Amino acid sequence: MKTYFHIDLDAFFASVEQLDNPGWKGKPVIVGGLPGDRRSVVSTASYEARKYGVHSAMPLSRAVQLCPEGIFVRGRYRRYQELSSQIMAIFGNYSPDVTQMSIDEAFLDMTGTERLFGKAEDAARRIKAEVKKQTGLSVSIGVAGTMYVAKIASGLNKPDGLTVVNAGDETAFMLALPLDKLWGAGGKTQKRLRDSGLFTTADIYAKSEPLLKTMFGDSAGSFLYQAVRGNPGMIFGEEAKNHSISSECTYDFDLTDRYAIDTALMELSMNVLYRMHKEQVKSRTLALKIRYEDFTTVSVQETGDFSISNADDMFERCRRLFDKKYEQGRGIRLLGVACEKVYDRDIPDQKSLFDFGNEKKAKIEEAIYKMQDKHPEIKIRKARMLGN
DNA sequence: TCTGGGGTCCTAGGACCC
DNA sequence: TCTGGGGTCCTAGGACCC
Repeated sequence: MKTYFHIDLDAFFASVEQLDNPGWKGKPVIVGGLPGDRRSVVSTASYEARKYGVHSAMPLSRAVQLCPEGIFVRGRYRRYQELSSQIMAIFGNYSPDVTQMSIDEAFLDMTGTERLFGKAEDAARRIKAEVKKQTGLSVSIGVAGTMYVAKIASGLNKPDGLTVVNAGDETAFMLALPLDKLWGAGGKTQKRLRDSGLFTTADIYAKSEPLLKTMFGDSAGSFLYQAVRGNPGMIFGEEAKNHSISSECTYDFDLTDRYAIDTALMELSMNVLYRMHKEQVKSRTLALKIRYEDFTTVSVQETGDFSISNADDMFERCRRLFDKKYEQGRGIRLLGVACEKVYDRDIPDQKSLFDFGNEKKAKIEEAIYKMQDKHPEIKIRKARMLGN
């Protein structure tokens, strides 16, 4: 039997602000934006702010209404990252197998650490005390024989919580759990479950897997079947095979002007390209997202024969996708650019392996791209024409 | 009240190939 | 003339998570 800890930092961003601004302790702190910021949402609310009904993802304007005396801040992500790294390092002292899930949570495989740290509950208390001592922050820990149950358990007694589910009790734990705490079933699925007459985890437990698959599809059906049993097979933190890199921006005021749109596309392209460069990856698939003023969202993507090679190339592809999808005259509240399925920069483009004509063309373009770095006045268009 | 930004995974349909 | 079945890749949209 395995032992997993899931550790969650309590109201992380807001807690860091209270830590660095001692006068804010015990007060409602809301991270996400300043009152008056347009189109912002709450990133994290301190527990004091939550008493007013403020919560993550809520429009900031709503939060201001609910909690006018709240302390509003935009957020200092470098500082949060710094503390996060410090805390993850502490976790590393307790387990050789730490899987960080996000900036504020991680799984620890604690199997076989009893001789070093005593029973799970004692080890959990030690970790909590050490994080508190070293950083002044509190964490909540869930202990269970599966990652899935540990994850849910850590959320039950926040903040500063410790919830232990003993080996063998996973299914009983799940059957006692309110349905809305079922991780992985969000708002839409919750409604579908209710509409199907399933109101508790026990209701789901009573259905066969084939029936659940028929009702909710193969994947969701199988997930629900496993989840209410404590989901022993579920694995978190596996190496993702289809990595993507994206940048998007919601604009304070809707864009309609073509020059402003082009500038925005260029800026997003540069962000993505820079991060691809840092990760030493490339991509053949470019995706564009447009959110109109009425919040309807559309997307287009295109996979080319060659990977995206430079900023101008990327910008050209962006513009082409934009022209293909944009409905003239509609205001744009958000634009997003993404490179999907990125792969290692050193892997040669597949097509060029089989098509020497293309390989040659790619080399010519590559040379021109290099030249262009030195002489920005040479346009990419010319590279295209050369290839033909 | 009016809805962020960064991701992952799933589905369904179409194209194309054997 | 009518037509199977499987596999892979691609696209658009949607659900979900932190």
